[in-house]
Amino acid sequence: MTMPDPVAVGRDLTVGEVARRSGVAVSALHFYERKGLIRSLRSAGNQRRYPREVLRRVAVIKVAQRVGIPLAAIGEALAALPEGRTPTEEDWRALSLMWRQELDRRIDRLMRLRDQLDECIGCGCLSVKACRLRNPHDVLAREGPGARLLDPD
Amino acid sequence: MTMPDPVAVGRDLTVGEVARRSGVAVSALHFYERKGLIRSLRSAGNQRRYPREVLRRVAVIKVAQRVGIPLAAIGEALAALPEGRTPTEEDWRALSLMWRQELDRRIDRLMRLRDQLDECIGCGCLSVKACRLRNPHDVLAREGPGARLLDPD
DNA sequence: ATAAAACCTGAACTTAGCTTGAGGTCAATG
DNA sequence: CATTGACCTCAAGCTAAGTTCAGGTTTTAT
Repeated sequence: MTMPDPVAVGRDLTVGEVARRSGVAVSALHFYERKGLIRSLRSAGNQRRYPREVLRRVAVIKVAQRVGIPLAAIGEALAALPEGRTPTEEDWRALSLMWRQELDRRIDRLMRLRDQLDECIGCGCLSVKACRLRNPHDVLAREGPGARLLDPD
Repeated sequence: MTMPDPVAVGRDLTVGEVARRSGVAVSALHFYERKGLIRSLRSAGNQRRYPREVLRRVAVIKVAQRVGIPLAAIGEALAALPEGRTPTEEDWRALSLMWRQELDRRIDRLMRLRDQLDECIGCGCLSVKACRLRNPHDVLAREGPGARLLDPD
């Protein structure tokens, strides 16, 4: 009978190991734990021990961060999973679709801004009257009625 | 002979007036001044008095901020103008082109990220091997040679 | 058995871009 | 001429996402 290697198989990870393998600093892992984004078991001597899943969880956190989702929101999304489990493939699909939409919105916003900026570069209108880049509190707002060109975000 | 209305014509503005007309809080104007982005003259009683140009200057600052340029960089760009003058139309063209390029880069980055995310939603690979979203410190980096898929930025 | 490496907690520090508060002065109005 | 409202300075506080430090404990390797 083949015995599984007792050392290499499914051993829990120390915080240093998770740091090395995830590319996240130990201090950041502590921080995530304080914020409730990850959890750890403790060894007899009170050191953190992580099940391997934590790597997946941290990977999800990092992706969401790259998309620009604040940690607090990531935490909420993860906490909303049944029993706070680490995302399954199904969960991941839902989360990433949600974050993808957020990404779309951000791209959209920047592209609209770019268009406005282009108008403005062409016309030099920053100095003049009806610049869509200038905000509603400006001259326009006090110079009588007419189109306001409000552009909330 | 028509005399210009002595009140309404070219009077300098108080900080409150600038705040109302620019949509920027008084405290923020103070802050910009400390950071060297705007300057003020002082009244006999040590209150700030702004030439009207300041509105243009603040408008430029706000646009740059919307593009995502850090205040410090905005300050440098403004300071680089001859004698720290308020941007002329020519200056504005140069500045806005510069910032437009930065905007392009940011949009580009986000779109590449979106593509990667799309791949990853499709394949669910976050959990598996060769996900372009996962960083180089991860599993891949330690599991032998082969494509590294490094993706700096 | 001991030394080095890794780990623990809690508190303070960091950057950006402001806001808020305290304590006091200036300016416009009735 | 007295009362507001606007203004002044300086210091401290805020949020996000961590990092750094001090002082002490645990694990691992020799």
